[in-house]
Amino acid sequence: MRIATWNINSITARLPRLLAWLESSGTDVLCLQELKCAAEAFPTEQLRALGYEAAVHADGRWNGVAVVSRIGISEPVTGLPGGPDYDGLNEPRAVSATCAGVRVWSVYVPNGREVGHPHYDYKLRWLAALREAVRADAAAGRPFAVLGDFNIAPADEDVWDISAFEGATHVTAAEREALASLRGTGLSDVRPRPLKYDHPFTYWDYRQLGFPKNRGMRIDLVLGNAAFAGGVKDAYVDREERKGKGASDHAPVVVDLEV
DNA sequence: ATGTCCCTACCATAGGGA
Repeated sequence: MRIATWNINSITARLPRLLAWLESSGTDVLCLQELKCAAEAFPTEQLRALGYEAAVHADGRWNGVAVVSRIGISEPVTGLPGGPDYDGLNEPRAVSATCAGVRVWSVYVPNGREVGHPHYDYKLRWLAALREAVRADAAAGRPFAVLGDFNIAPADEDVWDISAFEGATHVTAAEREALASLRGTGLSDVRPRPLKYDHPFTYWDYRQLGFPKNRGMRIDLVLGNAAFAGGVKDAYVDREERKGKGASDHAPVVVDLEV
């Protein structure tokens, strides 16, 4: 079974690439983030034509997540149970489903913007709610993983130059502790291999030639419980998908699972 | 070059977010 996660940065702008990539990569289950579309604008028919169905949580201009599967979708849960609001809104940042016996959450963790910004506090509270929401599934015997854009680099080597992140979000102790606390429910970081260079970065800023200079970050993660992690045969970042015109600023992380 | 791209508001460009 091939499972992947990809922050697609607008499913509308990326649709031709998405459909081509699903076919070329042979992905069975894809967790998507940053759909940036209304629920009714989700390309259900185009995906169905390729044999995929989807659990979608989207409400317009920002955020939006989905689980897309060609091996079945059951037990969908829309939204993060107990998740905090921001500016009075409960944003579409989490959706889960069970696909052929494997349970997955697709998550888009709040960015945080700046340390001390209300969005940063929101990010930490959102992660605490995620930890509680996954606790039972993480401890269970069936394969389970949380996949998505965590907007946190787990370690200093997960950014291109830690000195460039002085005082910035994504690398603070509090964010990393929130991530460690989430792993503490029984999840381990399935580290993908890079297809080029030394670090499995998953995101490169569009600005200032980030991708050509390999100024990347590993912020898209796969956290699996023992049954999931024990079945991983391979994992890699498909940096080819970050190339060329019309690419997302994130590359897919692909996991091959034997269950 | 503040070396980009996406969305929306509104119909050409500005603003917000990442």
